[in-house]
Amino acid sequence: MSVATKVRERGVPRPISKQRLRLWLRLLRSSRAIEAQLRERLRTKFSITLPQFDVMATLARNDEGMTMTELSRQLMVSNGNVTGIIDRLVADKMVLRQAPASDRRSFIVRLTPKGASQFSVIARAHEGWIDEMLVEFGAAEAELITDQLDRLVRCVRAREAKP
Amino acid sequence: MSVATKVRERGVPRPISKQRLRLWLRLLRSSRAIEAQLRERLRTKFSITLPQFDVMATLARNDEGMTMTELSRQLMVSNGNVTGIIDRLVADKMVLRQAPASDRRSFIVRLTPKGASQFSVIARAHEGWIDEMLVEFGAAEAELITDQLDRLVRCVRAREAKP
DNA sequence: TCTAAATATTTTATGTTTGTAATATCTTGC
DNA sequence: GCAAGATATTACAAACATAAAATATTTAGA
Repeated sequence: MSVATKVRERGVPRPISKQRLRLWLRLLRSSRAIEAQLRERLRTKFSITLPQFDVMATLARNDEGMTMTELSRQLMVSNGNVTGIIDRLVADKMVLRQAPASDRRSFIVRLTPKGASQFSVIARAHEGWIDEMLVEFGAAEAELITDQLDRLVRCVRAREAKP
Repeated sequence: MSVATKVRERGVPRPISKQRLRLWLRLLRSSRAIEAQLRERLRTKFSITLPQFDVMATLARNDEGMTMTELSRQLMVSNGNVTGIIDRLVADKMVLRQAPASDRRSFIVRLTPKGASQFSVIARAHEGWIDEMLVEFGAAEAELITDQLDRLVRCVRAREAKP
């Protein structure tokens, strides 16, 4: 199914799998480098954690609110997990839980006005930090890499849960 | 300091920072997609966590062992954290702690023979999984992206802890 | 030299996030 | 009404970050 094993002469370990491994390690290192800085700045400047910011960003894109399950799916995070993050955001009065009349099993979670205005401030700062961190990358180049990573995600997802 | 704000006519929000933001979000999504699969497979096939595998990989590259501080620096993980991971690996008899005669403050951590042989098995499977996940990417393309990410990491690191 | 301060290494403590599994509650199909 | 499925929470273990504490080493100064 794969044309991968082509260069393979005289006992040389095939370089393609090593090259792909290097790509993965670099991918990991890149996202960790950025993540570490974001985490640090969110903590010191806004006293918020990265997952809490992720939740607020997702809720900001869904103005009418979402259920916990929708939230956990969009965040790619287990449902049993979102509960705790929401708990803390509720304690901080950034989000609120609403019980919909239709389905009493679920909750609708949404940003409070305070949460929405706070988020827009943080989001602006966040965009600025990224802009600064990636300042060497122009629009065309950033778009090129974005497209390659898009393809990578599709390639990986297509092979998940298969075997 | 930045040439970033160039396209900026008629109140249009500048697209470059948005494009960089997209790049970052895609980077995050890519690494999480791969990470989730690795985590799942390591757990089901080898009953080991991803951080434990990371530690073993680092120790395998340093055959004579390392101190906890060296380990936490190479892993980009806080030192107070490595303790717990090592504790579990020691309990599983995969690594051992040695007290060096030279510096009685520190410990040398290294793989046991069992740990080393177990790691080589897992590492082979790991490389195979990555090879399969990234099968659409050829050597030249993988190398290109690797180089771009290398540059990205350097760009990000150069701006850390500065302001 | 000898004591005290500064430094280095690691662990412990606390809080947050994460995943999996088990549980409680509610809805829906029959 | 009851079984099957959906939804959210709770429980537990691992990982992670930060801060503080414990221990060992080095250095400065009298």
